[in-house]
Amino acid sequence: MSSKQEAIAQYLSGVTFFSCLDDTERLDLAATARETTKKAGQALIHEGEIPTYVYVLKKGAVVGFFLHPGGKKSIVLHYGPGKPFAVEPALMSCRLCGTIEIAEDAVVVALPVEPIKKLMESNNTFANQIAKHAMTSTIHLIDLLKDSSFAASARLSRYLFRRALESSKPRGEGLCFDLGMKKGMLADYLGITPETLSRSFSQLQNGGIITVKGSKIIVNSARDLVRLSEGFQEQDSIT
Amino acid sequence: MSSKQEAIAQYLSGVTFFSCLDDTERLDLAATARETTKKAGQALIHEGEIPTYVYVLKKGAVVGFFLHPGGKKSIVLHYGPGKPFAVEPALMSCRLCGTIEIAEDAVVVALPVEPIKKLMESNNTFANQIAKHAMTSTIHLIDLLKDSSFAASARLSRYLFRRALESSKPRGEGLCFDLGMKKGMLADYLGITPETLSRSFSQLQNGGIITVKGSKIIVNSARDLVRLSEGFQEQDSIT
DNA sequence: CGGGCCATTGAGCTAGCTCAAGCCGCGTGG
DNA sequence: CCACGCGGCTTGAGCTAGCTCAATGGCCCG
Repeated sequence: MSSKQEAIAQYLSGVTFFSCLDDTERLDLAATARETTKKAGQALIHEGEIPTYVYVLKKGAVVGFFLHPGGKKSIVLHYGPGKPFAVEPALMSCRLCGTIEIAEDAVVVALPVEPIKKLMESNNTFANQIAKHAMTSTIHLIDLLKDSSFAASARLSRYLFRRALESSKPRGEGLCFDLGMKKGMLADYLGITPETLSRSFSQLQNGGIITVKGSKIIVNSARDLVRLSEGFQEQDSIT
Repeated sequence: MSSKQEAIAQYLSGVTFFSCLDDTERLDLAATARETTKKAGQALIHEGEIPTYVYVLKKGAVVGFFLHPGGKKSIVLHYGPGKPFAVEPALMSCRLCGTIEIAEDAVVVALPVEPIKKLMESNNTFANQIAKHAMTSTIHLIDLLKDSSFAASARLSRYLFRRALESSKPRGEGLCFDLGMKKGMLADYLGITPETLSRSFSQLQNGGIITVKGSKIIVNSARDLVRLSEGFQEQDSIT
């Protein structure tokens, strides 16, 4: 039994997805796993491939995107460490309809499909875990679909509101938090261009709803932010 | 034991989702079920509610949509008979982020969540079935997300191409099939306006790629249809 | 002090939306 | 048999959000 195998098993025990396996199952699974390091920009799975592994990151980040003719990417999925990905297409033997690429230098653990399928059949708790994972993805995707049906400024408002809820500190009258990424990144994440993002920010700031200082955001009126994030226009202050 | 209960159990046995239950389990589940008829236009679950039932249609159709201020609906999901819906939010006790509404007069079977959760824990095959269902939804949603990132005419081409593959008959040089719905419906389904749909049809017809005769479509050049459905513009015949 | 890298700002352009007419086919009543 | 009306498609004419392209303005770091 290699120490590498044990290290992987050890890591897997900390990942919710695999937490319900017992030690033996986890060690067996780890024995079939492969750990690799990948550089940012490398493609992990190409469009149209059927993934033969389920992946988890130990470190780094990956994105899933669709490539349009002309080279434009629309990024739809972001995964950080501890979040398994490619689960559904791998288990369902289904072609990937986009590409998965390393976004930041990453340590990738690849787990072959077959042992996982067997575990699903033999371990009911694990099967339930997988079901839960897939259902969470579904809900997340519907959210995403909803988000993308909103206008750019509403999408930004939604994002800011969520962030304000989860990670802000009171600051004077308002709530203050740090974007934690470059605005260009955020634009990507929201699926809009940096220019549009910048304009949306100015709009919110001119309306007095937020104050932008570099990457620090102060939310002055969470109330208005919610209104906007529901897709109402600012001047809809009638009734 | 009522005959109604047996009728529902009988029906459920024909639904893939429940096919792996044994007769006793199915009867028990049917005992808790409620069958109702609903008129088109009625809302079944409102935005923000946590569904307490998993639903299957015996008849009719439902749609899931997001409501935007101004009353515009964007329809994202369509379910016909035999397809369970509201599964994920119900089992995960999660607020619905859109509204589910009856699209055509329907007979709805509602199954309370608790017994289903219990079955997932006691019946491993069923747990796997749920996982499979959820993973299929995930894959479907990603497809949808991809579709919606394409331009209107590409989206139409994708749709026509799929339909041509699955339900067409050779006809002269090309493949012929019937839309099977009004063009207004199709526009809704594709998430575009009837006007844009009409213009896209004319475009394809002028390009000689398809011939439209009422609701009959003849695909003259499947090759070009694929090219377009990948998002390439027609005049991209350079290279 | 100069050189990058973001971010912002301005100026077009385009796809798809809305609004408003026409048009076609079909059922209904005279 | 024809006139009428109605629903659904098509067509035309603007309008708008968000894109691209290009120029400018900080800001940080050597």
